[in-house]
Amino acid sequence: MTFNDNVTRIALQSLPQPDAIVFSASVPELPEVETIANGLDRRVAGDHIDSVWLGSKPEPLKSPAKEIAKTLEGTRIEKVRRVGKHIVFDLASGKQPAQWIVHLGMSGRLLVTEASADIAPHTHAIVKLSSGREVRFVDPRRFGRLSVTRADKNGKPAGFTGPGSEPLGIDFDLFVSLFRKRKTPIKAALLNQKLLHGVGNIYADESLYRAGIRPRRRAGQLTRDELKRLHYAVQTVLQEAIALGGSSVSDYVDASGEEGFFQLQHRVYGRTNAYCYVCNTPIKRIVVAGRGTHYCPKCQK
DNA sequence: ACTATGTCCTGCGAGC
DNA sequence: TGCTCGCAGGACATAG
Repeated sequence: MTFNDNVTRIALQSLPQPDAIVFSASVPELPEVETIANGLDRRVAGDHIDSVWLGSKPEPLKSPAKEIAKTLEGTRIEKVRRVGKHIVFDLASGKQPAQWIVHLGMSGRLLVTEASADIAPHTHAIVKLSSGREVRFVDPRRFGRLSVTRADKNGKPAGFTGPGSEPLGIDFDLFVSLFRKRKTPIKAALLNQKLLHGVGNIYADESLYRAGIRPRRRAGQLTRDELKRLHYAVQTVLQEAIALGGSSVSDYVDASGEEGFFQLQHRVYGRTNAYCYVCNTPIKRIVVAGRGTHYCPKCQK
């Protein structure tokens, strides 16, 4: 069993401590971040931020520590939502509206805990709430990033919109234009957050499988019919995953303490040498854009 | 302007 | 059993 095959299993592990709810996913992509953001919104929207502690490790901080603390402290959390793979906390205060932006990277977790709960290793930020609870950011691998947005010089609120287009709801003409004339493999284009944001390695592979397109095909060479299938596949695969609460590998828990079960629906990702559900051909694993890439050599052209 | 590749970082599993 | 080593990933930097 390779590392990747882990995603085909449901990991049975202990539920979170009663005084802490953990919001995390291994390799969080759009559906996982959506589920996590919704869960956070249900638990902390309306609460106020009293103070912020930031750790000494600089990597997770995209904005200066002072600016993050200053921006968050004294605000009310209006809404927690997803933009691309980012979790956005919309903040209101007497002054300008602001936002706290969290990217979970590979191993980032957000915890909502009682203040008395033990502090986990690799805790990089603690946000103290008026309710007495805390939102904690924990990230062993430190690929996650924290930043803030504030009003610009002209007083216009800086609204975080993400690096690219939202895959859910993008119309077909815009979808087509993203890939026009691109020589890069379609898999690499799907991973490029400046084009579509939110699609990562798992859902890129699953989308291409459903669309019947090989991952190394040049993006700009795809026919209109193939792009039509891909457009449909990307949206349905993401929507199905959201409906199931995302893909869980180890300790992904949503607001109600339930795990995501989309990993049971993976048809190619992590199924190297396993048989294609449609044609029984062994699933191949190659490397595209430096990422493990899984496809069916018979179903995908 | 676009594309390809290397880097970061830790935990896990394979293999000796 | 216990160790070392290689690999997994998203975003960004850098080079071509």
